[in-house]
Amino acid sequence: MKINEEETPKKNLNFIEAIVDQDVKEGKNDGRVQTRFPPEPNGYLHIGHAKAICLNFDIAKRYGGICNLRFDDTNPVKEDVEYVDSIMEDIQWLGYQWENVYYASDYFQKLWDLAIQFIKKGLAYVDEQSAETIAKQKGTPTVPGIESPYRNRPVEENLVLFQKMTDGEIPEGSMVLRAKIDMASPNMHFRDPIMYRIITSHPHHRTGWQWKVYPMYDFAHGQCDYFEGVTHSLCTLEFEVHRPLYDWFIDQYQDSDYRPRQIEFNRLNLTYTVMSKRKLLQLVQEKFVSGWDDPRMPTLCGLRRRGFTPESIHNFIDKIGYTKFEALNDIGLLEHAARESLNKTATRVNAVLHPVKLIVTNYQEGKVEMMTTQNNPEDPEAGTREVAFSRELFIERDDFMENPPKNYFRLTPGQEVRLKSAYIVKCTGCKKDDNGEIMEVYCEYDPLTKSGMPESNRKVKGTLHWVSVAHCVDAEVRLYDRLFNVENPSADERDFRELLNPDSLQILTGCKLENSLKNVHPLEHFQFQRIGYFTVDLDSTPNKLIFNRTVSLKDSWSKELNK
RNA sequence: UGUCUCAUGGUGUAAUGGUAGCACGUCAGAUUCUGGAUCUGCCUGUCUAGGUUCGAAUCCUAGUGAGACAACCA
Repeated sequence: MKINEEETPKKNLNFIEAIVDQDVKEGKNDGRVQTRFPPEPNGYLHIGHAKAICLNFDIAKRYGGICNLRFDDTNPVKEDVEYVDSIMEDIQWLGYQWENVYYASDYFQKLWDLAIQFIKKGLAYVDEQSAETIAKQKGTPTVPGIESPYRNRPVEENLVLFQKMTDGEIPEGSMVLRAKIDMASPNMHFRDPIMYRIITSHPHHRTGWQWKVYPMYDFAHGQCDYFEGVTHSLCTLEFEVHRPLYDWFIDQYQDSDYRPRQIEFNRLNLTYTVMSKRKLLQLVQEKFVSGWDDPRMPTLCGLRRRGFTPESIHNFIDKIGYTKFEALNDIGLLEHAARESLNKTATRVNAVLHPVKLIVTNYQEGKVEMMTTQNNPEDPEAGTREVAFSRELFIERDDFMENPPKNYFRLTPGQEVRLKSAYIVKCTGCKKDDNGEIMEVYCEYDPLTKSGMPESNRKVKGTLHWVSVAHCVDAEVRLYDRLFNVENPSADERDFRELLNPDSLQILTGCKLENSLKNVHPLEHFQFQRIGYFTVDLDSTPNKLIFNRTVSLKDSWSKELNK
């Protein structure tokens, strides 16, 4: 077995990698490493799933093993092909390719045969009590359960009844197959867990109406791992209590030493958002967001539409790590990872979100100069482009103040600023309407200070972005903020819908963008200079440009203002 | 009055009995044709009490606190 160490030469192993490392060194499973990502196709993948995806695929890669995709599709009531497709798309977007696609439904016959074997061995019985009765008899974590009156039914009778369940002769909900283990077990999962239930009302997205009985997750999941030869079964902390049950099921019939080794790690929690599929579904269904891919959602399709790169997701997940401590991760770290990724790659462009006219009064009317500007100062290879400069420009409204606070480096009467890639200008005044609203700002340029000329090295404190009135294009810009107002919505007693941030989406129209942005494609990334990182929305067209703010640039001026 | 798991700066995570480190964040400074980026420096931590040991974040015991488990969900 060759260990692929090149990528992470000195990195400390996380506790899971350390276990796998040890197993490989000891020659367990002949040094073979096989993992899997096992989603249920009942919702869209979110950033928490990405954490599991990266772990499973990266570990397989590191040890020259394989990682499969397996859909745990044992509940036809909730599942749909729509989700199968989106799950595959999102995994590939992250840059991973599975070795095989499997479905728990591939094993329905095998699992059913096993169930028969369990019945014959006296390890399973058909219970015909109601769900409520069964739940009551379970007891509580501190009070032992009581046994079902059907628990000691003869094997023959169980066989006949289970066959009838299978043949669709028994109404949904009226009988289940239960494992006969221990109603007094301190582990609730051992109190005669249900192995099979009847579902006749819904077709399965793959097997149609073929099956009338479906295995429960606990009976299916661990054994699917076992059937497939999974060596390391990585899952989140809440399945810790299930592990002994998975082992018990396999113990009842296995004859080799091989057993998937389950290792649990902490799930990903993010501040100011929710991660539960149920709540995310509610946000979509109740129209609090525009859909699963709303840029405010922590779903992978939402993050993608917001403008996060796969690299930013990987960087973030590397930073948070894998432990057994249930942590709450600062969403600021995800934003940092996005800036880190986009800073290296995003083309710098000029976009004025809240425009106000700036007239260069001593600049010749009708004259147009093409100014050369860098596409990305972080990446010389990105080259340069030309932007048009003229007498009438748009600048940001808050880049001019008549009576500025201390340390204001922008336009104010008498003060000089640099217009990025163009001239140094001196503010001479402004025109206001009857309400005192600024209509136009005036300045004079110094012809000797054009970018690249010797005089241009003169020190001025502020540099402003701008677009030429005659050479710009209108766009809609959507500014996104955190979805929730409280740091940890899941820990709040109030209904999570009351905690939503009403200002999580702000739509700006009439924004002025430099002409080079006329022909952009959805999901292209840009940095609007001095503002933030933006991506072209999926609904953007050449006739109606729409940009989404991924994340703002760090802003030390707003900090200064808050002092 | 159960079983299982966890506890290191504000947050997340390393240190595998031998100098408590890293990242984010904060604050300060340098630099800058983005108040961005970059660079430098500062800040803040081993839950408590015993024990083992030359030496404990690490091992043991007991507390304290937190989480998971009682769906015909996964």
